[in-house]
Amino acid sequence: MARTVTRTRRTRPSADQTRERILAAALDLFSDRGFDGASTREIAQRAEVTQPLLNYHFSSKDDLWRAAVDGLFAALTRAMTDRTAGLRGVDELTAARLLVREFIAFSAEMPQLHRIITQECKVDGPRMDWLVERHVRPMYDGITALFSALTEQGHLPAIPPAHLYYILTGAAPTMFVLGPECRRLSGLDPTSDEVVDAHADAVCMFLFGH
Amino acid sequence: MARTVTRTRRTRPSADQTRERILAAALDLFSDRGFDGASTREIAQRAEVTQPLLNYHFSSKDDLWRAAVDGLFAALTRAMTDRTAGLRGVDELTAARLLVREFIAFSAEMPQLHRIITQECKVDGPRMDWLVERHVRPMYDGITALFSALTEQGHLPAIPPAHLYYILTGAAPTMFVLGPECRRLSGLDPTSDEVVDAHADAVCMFLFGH
DNA sequence: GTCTATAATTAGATAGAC
DNA sequence: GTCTATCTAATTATAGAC
Repeated sequence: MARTVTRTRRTRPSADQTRERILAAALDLFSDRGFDGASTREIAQRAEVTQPLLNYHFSSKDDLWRAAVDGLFAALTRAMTDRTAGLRGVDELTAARLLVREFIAFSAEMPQLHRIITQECKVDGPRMDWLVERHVRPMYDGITALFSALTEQGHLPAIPPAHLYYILTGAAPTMFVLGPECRRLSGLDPTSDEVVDAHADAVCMFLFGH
Repeated sequence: MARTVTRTRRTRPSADQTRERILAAALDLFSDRGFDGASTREIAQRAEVTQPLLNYHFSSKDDLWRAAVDGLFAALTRAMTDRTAGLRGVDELTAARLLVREFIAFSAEMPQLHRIITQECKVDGPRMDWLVERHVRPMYDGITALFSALTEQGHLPAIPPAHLYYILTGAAPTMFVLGPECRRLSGLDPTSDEVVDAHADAVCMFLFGH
């Protein structure tokens, strides 16, 4: 039997679509302009709704920000676990290389990730607390555990994991985070597949020596 | 004969000091909150003057931003050329290692540099044009020229200069730019000399292999 | 659910006294 | 030079019609 929706839904069908449009617009503008710089009017305009509707679906600008960030990290987690799923039985070094490449591809497609973290680090307020404890720390713990294993196996130089973490999270996304600058300086298009692949090659060469 | 100021000065002595206080406050707040997020009222408050005085010394918020950024890059240029001055006759590899260490030390002391570039990249407007052409391109040209020479000599892996540039400008300052996050995640103090030195060691290890 | 209208706050800039 | 007072515009959030 096909699954039927028996529970009476409390929201109209149009609302889900509207929420998604608002969330997508919010992510773009929060990451481009920061929390304060992004106005709810402009988010509403990009989502093609009126501004008070944001307060209907998300009770405040702050709640909207949190919902948009949750969606961003959900996409990152999905990309990384999808990649990991195909890696049963593969040695840790190969797995690490593929995860680094996946992280770079994600950073190129969604530079919003690094941009929002950078933005909130500067403000260093309650949104930062929430962001670190809810989303960043699990990522940090997983990456440093993998790096420690690789260092023990001699595949990475003996560098404290925290430094390794910030070398990776700096070297991987900066070309895309500073995309407009990169375009002006080098003439390269940091959104093109060739440049993303070349950057993944470069970072792997840098990290693993080949 | 000691140099005497014979030219009649058009400004009162107090004004220079006031301008400097305003510039320092502006740099801090622009880099922490971005151009839009920083209010001239708050800059004035931190500089211990009233808000209309900013419009007296700098004709607009935009001009104040430019003056603050000029000061920041002047400090960077001074740090790097002071370092270079003592390097006559030293081979290019040693010079590059010392310059990388100097850049990391500067990034740790003045994370405002990378923060302001990141902020303006997101907005990608006329301030970005000004910033790239006036300040960033000379830096980029110098660094990529040095890297190309080192790659030809076999001291660096064969990575295109643009990618090397963004690996360096990502790996070097990110730990300090995301300082508040780093503190929470690792317990390290990214402003301490030990951590800055350890990070310079780590980056040089990856870049030069030792 | 989605709208129009608006309240309450805050922003950057200017006028003018001293 | 530096201040107080104020203008105009833009912000987030709320009230209430449909």
